[in-house]
Amino acid sequence: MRPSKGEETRTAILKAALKHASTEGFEAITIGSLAEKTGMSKSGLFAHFGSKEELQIATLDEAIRRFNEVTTFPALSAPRGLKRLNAMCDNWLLWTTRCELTGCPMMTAITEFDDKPGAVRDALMQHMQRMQNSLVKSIQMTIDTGEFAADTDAEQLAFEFFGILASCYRSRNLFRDENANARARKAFDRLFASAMAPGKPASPPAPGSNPGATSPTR
Amino acid sequence: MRPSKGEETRTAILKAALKHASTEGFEAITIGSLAEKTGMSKSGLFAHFGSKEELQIATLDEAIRRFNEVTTFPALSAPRGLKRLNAMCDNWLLWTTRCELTGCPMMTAITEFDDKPGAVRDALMQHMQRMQNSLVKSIQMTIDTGEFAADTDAEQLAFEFFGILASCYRSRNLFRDENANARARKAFDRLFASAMAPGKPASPPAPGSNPGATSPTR
DNA sequence: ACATAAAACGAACGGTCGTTCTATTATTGC
DNA sequence: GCAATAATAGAACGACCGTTCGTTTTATGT
Repeated sequence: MRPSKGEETRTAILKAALKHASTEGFEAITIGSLAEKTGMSKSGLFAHFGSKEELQIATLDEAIRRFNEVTTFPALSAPRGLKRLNAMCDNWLLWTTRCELTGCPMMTAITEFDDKPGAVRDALMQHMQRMQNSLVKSIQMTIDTGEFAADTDAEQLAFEFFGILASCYRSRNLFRDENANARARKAFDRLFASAMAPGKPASPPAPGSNPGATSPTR
Repeated sequence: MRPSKGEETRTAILKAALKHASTEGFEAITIGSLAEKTGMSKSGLFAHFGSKEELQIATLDEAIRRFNEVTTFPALSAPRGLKRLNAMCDNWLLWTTRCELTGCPMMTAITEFDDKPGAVRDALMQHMQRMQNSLVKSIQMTIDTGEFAADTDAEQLAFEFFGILASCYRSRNLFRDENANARARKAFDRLFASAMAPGKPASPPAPGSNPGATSPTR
């Protein structure tokens, strides 16, 4: 079924909204500026969402959708365990570039709404909890394959995983550090090495050479 | 010399502004709401800064000042090397609480302005660069004392240091995780352990028991 | 092709924004 | 205590905010 006209424009709006949110933040999304950017009238655009809060949530949902599209799903084609985990890392480091975004909308949303009660925060928390859970699951798989030690603290690893990404974004966007991704990759390697089961090869596979690290559908 | 009336109210304004910025962000600071919160008129408050941008920068400066007051300076009373580094960690993890802030204004500023050219971004970048430099210097000292291996990549360590903090704030504020600080402390220990010089004791000192970890002036 | 429904528009609303004036009130140095 | 000066207030500004409403245009199903 071809998407209706309404859905088409809605998608176009969200694309523009996401781009704006990734650099300026979700609170900086204004109906007026977004209408101008999409060549619509304020009221015409507004009708698609009913409120600004709904627009923000829809934009956040779109961010997650796109993220999964270019990061989570492709990584699933790598075999369970360390390889898939490394694919996740590599994809994650590239996802904003692949989606033609400058900043990471999720990181932005977190600092914007982590202490601001409301529907956006609720939606964000659910999304992030889900993301965290799936990451923990991937780590658990790597324990199950015997690559990580049996007593590995998966939650702790996920905690540090996220930190590496946050630091990477800071280096990239604030400091304009060209080596940010390399730094992050090195940090991942060190993190995973510290969890390695004894007797397993500690040397990580060459970055970028993992199956699933690049989107298989393009 | 007693501070003039002007300076007194300016300080009061900045205190309110900082509190607001730490939870709602720097862009969310509005002259009107801030005037109401301090019991002043909009124009009276405005006159202290001349523009909103100047107010934002002043608020950021105040954040750095307070940060150094409760984090950097107290840590200097710990002996150079790993002990001082650990004091920095402990103080950093507590600094928002000590300043009665919920979020970290610096983290907020980074995600808000890392891709938004302007005077605020410039000021922020300078501050963060300075902070990074002093951190790298502390790490270098720990190499010089022989506690960290000679081939330790100080910049890389600083990169990961920041990530741990970022992750900690997320767990604290978004997930309301009571164990966030413990997680962060564990991550610091792991990070430092991986840099330890061979033959040195790998077990870290008990957290919170370092000199300089608590402010000596109160 | 035509009736019906969906989508987009334009104008207007009450509010708040940052900022600019001028006037008034406090504070300061002598 | 009295000028000089700094600090604050008040009113107003144009611009933009999110939102509502009635109308007009456009797409859809038959």
